[in-house]
Parts: sequence; C-alpha cells; structure tokens
Amino acid sequence: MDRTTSAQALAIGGALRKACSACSLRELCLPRALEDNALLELEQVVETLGPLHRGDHLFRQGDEFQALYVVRSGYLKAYVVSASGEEHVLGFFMSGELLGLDSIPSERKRCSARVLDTSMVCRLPFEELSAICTQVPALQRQLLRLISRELMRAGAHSVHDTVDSRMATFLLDWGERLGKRGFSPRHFILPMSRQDIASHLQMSPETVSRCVTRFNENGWIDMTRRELKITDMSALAELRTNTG
Amino acid sequence: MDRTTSAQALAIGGALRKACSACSLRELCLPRALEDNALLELEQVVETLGPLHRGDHLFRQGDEFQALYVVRSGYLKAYVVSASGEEHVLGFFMSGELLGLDSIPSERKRCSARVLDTSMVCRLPFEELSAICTQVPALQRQLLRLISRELMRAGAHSVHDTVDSRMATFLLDWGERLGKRGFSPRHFILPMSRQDIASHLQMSPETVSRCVTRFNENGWIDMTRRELKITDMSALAELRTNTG
DNA sequence: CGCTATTTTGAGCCGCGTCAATACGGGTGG
DNA sequence: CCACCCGTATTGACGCGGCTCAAAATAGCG
Repeated sequence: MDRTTSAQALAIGGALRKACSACSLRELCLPRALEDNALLELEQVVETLGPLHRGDHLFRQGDEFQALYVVRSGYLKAYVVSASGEEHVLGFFMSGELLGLDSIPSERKRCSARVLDTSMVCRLPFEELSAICTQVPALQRQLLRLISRELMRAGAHSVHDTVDSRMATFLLDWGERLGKRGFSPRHFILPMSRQDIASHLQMSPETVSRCVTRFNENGWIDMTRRELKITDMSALAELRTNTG
Repeated sequence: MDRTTSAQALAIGGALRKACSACSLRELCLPRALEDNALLELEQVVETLGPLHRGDHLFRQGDEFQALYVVRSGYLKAYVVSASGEEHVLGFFMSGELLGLDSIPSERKRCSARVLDTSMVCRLPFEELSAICTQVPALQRQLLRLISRELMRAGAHSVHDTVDSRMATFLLDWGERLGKRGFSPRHFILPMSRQDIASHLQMSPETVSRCVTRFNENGWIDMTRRELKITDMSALAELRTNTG
C-alpha cells in the first residue's frame, strides 16, 4: 500500500493545487456541504504541500502556529517530546483528517507532526481560514465539527482498559477509518512501527508484540510485520468496551 | 468554601442575568478582549441558570446538543457511563470554564455534567453564539482558543506516569486554577469525592487514599477529608513530569 | 446516638514493564 | 547471489506497582 498511495499522490499532484471542488476527500474534509462560491474562496487560500517523505516534519513542537493541515494522502503521526526526552505519540492521521488543532491558543505548536509514509498535505493558513469563516457560517460549523470530533477522540482514550482491549480498539478503529475511505477495513498495512503503536496506546513495545502474538494464536487476526488481516471481527469488537 | 461560594452566587444572582460586561469572570471567559458592542450582542443570548444544587444534572449523555455552558460559580464534573455501567470522570470545572464542547458534531451529548457544589451557570445557545461569531471575529477566535485549550488538556493526560505523579499534577493543577481566580493555590477544599478523583486519574479509590496518606507522611501536604494544604510545593512539582 | 456512605488500612495476587537475549528483514557492498 | 550489518520485532524471565477483596475506622445525618 505504501508505494501505491504515494505514487497516486504524485501522479495527480499538479491537479490538486487548485481543486477542493474536485477533491475526492471533499465529503470527509472541511468543505463538506459547502456551496460552490464558498468553495472557491476556500480554494484560494489552500496550498498543497508535498510529496513529503517518511521522516519529514510537517511542523515541530515550538514552531509558531500559523496553519491547520489536512492530509490528502499518506499517513502522519503527531507526538510530543516530554521533558525526559521520550516521545509520546498523540495520534495517527490519514487522508481527510485535520492536524494542528491543539495549538491555537498558545501560538506555539504543542506537538510535532512527522510523516510516516509519503504524503500530500493541504495547508490552511489560519488567519485566512478564520476570515472566510466569518463570511461562511457553514464552514465555521464544519470547522467546529471537526475540532469537536477531535476532542471526542482525545477524551475516549480510556486507559485502564486491558491492553488487549486497547489494542483491539486501535485495530478496529484504524480499519473503520480506512473503510470510510473505500479501502478494506479488515485487510491493510499499518504505516507505523510497533514502537509508535506502543507509545500511542500507552504500553511497552514488548507488550504490543505479545498482544499481537496472542491475537494471532486466538485466530482473531493474521498479522505479520505491518500487514494485518482481521479474521474475527466480532472477537475484537467484544474486547473493546468503550465508545469507538 | 462550599457555603461561601454558593452564597455569593445567590446574593448577586439577579444582577448576573444581564451582565457579561460586569462579570468578574470576563477575563477568563468567552468575552475576553471583546469590544463593548460585541459584548452587548453576546449578553442578549446568554441565559443564567441556577442556583443548581449538588447532584443536579446540567445535561445528560444522549441529550440533544443545543448549548455550551460556562460555570459562573461552583463546581461541576463531566463524566461518561460506559457500557459496563461504570462512571468515568472526564474532568472537573470551575468558574470561567466551558462545558459541552465534545458534542457539537454528534448532535447528542457524549457525556453528562453533574453539579458537585451549588453552582451558577451561563447557558450559551449554540445557534445564536455561532451566528454572532460570524459577525465578531474576535469572539470566534476566542471560542477556538478555548476549544483548543480543551484539546490540549485532553491530550496532556499522560497516564503511565506514576500514580504519585498523576496525583501531584492533579493537586497542583487544581490549585493553579484556583490561583487564577484569586483564591489560594495552596490551601483549598476539593469539591469532589475520592471516588471522583480516582475515576478521573484512572486509579482505584484505595490507591488515591494510599497516595494521600503517603504525601501526608512525607510532609508534602496536609490533607484530611477534602481540605488540602500544600506544604511543599516543590516536592509535588518535582513529581509531575508533563506539561501541566 | 445509631445508621449508612465514604474513606482508610491491610493482605495477596496478577498484569505489565523492565532487562536481556534472540530472531528476523531489508539494505549494502563484495 | 551471498555475507554482513543494523534496526525492528519477538520471546523469555523476573519484579513491582497498583488492583482486588475484605474489614475497620471515620464522618455526615437524621
């Protein structure tokens, strides 16, 4: 999947530059339910960045806050580096998802965003976006909608569920997000390392590994390296207690 | 403090009904940095609720989303009830703080809010608020600011710190929030039960209790029941690793 | 002054983190 | 095409923090 995705992004890169209206992500993204003339305004302030490559930084902790970002294609992770120097992964992002919402008040980025797999990204300068919002209530609404969705996700992070529960939730959630984008929700390639998963789910890499092994042995999944086939959806679904 | 706070709220309840501009919370709240005419608009859609009493619900999980709420005085908690029937406390709120941000997209409240101690609350009907935002960029900005602050708080919840670390963080944070409101940051009365604290910090009530005992023995705090004196600020500060 | 809810204390156990060693895989150069 | 190397992933052994279960102490309330 790595290569396919990035190749596509490259191929249509030129066209992306001026077309929210033609974007396949329209329904998932900011312009959802926007009228044509509003879309035109939005398009004028959107810049497309990329292709960005594995390891590149979209922004860094401490940078000045200036823009929001939407993933066009590829995958990114957001993370903070704690005082003790360890990385803590806040989340992973795929096409249509919004990054950078955490930093508006401080005027400094609270986290860094790094590319996991070759990506195209739309940049929405915040000042301009904000200005358009005052003219287009629907856009303002949608922005709030997306922000609030983000809040929910953050709040749902109920640790103190079992390790198995958190892992199952993570795998199912990732599959569902892919499903909304037209990919298979039960067979995919994860773009992040075990370390990243561990950090995000608040456990050790060893535990992630053991968890995967266990799931494999139980016949719930078939996972080697980063390729995952979910073979027993309902078994995983039973493990996750929370609101997804 | 319980009685004092609620009594004040009652005493000036009448005046509150029409005065963002005279509100002592103005700097902490939504109207921060708003011009006078914008304030007038805001005042016209704000309703004041209360006094609400311990145990009352401000809203419940599943309710239709219609408004945001700002605490005028008193204390509330937000929580979700999981499928297994247990309560999970998402956060505690004091004067000037905003509730209800998690629910915008779903049109249904994702959590419930319950009064911990007699409270006055401002109700901001979302439709109207949203409409004013399109006319008053500064308000829109401030709303985003508050929402984003909320996001940060949610993200900062780094479990997998020690129990002691989480507890220290919680106590210091609570004190600091009180400090911003003119109260002592090192001597106060917590409005929530040990159970609530435990749920919020993702630990068992027994562990909370043991933790308090330990802190007492170390001479860091002097806490009996809900009254807390912080006697060694720096000891606690050393425990908290994260961004507060 | 008893009754009940909350908090504290104690004993025991288990999940998961830590440390350490091994296996795997992908890239590189001969 | 194979040998080598290094980063990532797996597996194993062990210890401890914090959960669980259970009981005692304390506070709030009629």
